[in-house]
Amino acid sequence: MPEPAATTRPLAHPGSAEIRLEGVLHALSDPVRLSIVRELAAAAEELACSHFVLPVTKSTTTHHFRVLREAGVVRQTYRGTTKLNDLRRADLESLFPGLLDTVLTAAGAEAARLNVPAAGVRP
Amino acid sequence: MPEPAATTRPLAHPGSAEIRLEGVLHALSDPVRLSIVRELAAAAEELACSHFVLPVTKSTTTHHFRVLREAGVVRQTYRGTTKLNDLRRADLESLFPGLLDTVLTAAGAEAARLNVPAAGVRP
DNA sequence: GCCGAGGTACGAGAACCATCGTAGGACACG
DNA sequence: CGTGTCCTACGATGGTTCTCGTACCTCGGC
Repeated sequence: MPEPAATTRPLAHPGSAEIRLEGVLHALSDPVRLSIVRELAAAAEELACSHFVLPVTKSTTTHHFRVLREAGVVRQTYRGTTKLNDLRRADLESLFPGLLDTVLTAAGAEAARLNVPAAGVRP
Repeated sequence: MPEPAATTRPLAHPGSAEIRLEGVLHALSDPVRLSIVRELAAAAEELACSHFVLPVTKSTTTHHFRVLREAGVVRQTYRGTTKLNDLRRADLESLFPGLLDTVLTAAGAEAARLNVPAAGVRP
């Protein structure tokens, strides 16, 4: 085998053809997972699981990352003991053009709407 | 009260400010509900619940329409005994620009991909 | 070879959800 | 007023999901 490459342990990912729209929408409909995806989209590079500060335990974090991976939203690769996460932008874009960007924009708009009502409406 | 208008019984809808992205995505992540929304989008006018042919019983149909209504995706109004359904396009568009159209396009693409593999790949 | 840090597997429990059947309310039409 | 159609309410049930704690594994470095 001439290809140990960067990965050490195997991680099952769905192929592009296996990705289902309902699965993607469901994966994105959880607040924790949506925040993960938003942070991944904002970062220019892959992020380790340990980088994220989430309001759940480590076990639950693993669970959410698996849901995202099995839905085809993120790709995960081992790098030593740490696991790197990356959005599958190209796959999602070719399957559902514009979907990811639109959802990310919507999530940003909602975050701004909920967290920063700011001035002019109520004291 | 000078406004009996077209509605007879009251139906609770979330205001625009109450609509949450996660709720919308969750509402759209069910195949039955997604097919409802697709049909509503294709039709140029409001459709009665009884118009839809779904693989579930009437009770379950009621449930799905309620989920869509409470998520802010559809607006329902009574017209005699029948209930008319309409997409809340304007509200969704102003909250999450492009989201509905993108999801509908993606749903159409996926339907074409899954139902019509057609020629060239496998007999 | 051993330890620590990052992650996982395995239960396990609570909550939620989709589904159904049956009973019942609201309206139109006679 | 009675009857039928459309839809709803109310359980009830089985499945999925979110959450956790604990024990375990894998890798890198000492």
